[in-house]
Amino acid sequence: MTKKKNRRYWLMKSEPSAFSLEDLKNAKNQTASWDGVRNYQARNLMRDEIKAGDGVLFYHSNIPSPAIVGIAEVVREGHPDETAMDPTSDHYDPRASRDNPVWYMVDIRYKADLPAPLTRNDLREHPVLSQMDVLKKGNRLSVQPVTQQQWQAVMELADIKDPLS
DNA sequence: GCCAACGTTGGC
DNA sequence: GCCAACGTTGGC
Repeated sequence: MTKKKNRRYWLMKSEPSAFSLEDLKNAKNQTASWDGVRNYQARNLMRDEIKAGDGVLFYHSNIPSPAIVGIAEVVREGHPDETAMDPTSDHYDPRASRDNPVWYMVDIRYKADLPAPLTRNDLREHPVLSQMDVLKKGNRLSVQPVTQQQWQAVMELADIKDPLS
């Protein structure tokens, strides 16, 4: 794939007990919908900002050593999260309907594991990555923006070639 | 397990 | 519209 103009970058956070990079790798077509997000800020990003071709840093949270563990690519922009319309789903929202989906999700595809996880300490020690939103205290956004400089710094620190370029 | 930070709810 | 109470997130 040639270099895509205007590609943007994101960090997506997940508890591996709920959905891990391994789960994404094992999914059909190594692709999954980022469903169940019930936060308006994250919803707005997925509905309005995140586009196919964008890069994703996959982050594992709520474990002894939280870390960026892999790379994914957005393959489908925001579309209605149907789990909100499913009464049997944990993420059911009675307000959601076909006419008013309320919640949106994007689809991402597995691209690569990092050779080794980049822990919060690894990030903190790096002049560029120490500015990442994910390190900021109290940040609970499950989808957050990453700058191109930060993306490149992750590739360098992980010592891998950008799997999207 | 603790607890700080945050988002949401609901009474007024 | 305010704000206290509550539930959740997530690092440590």
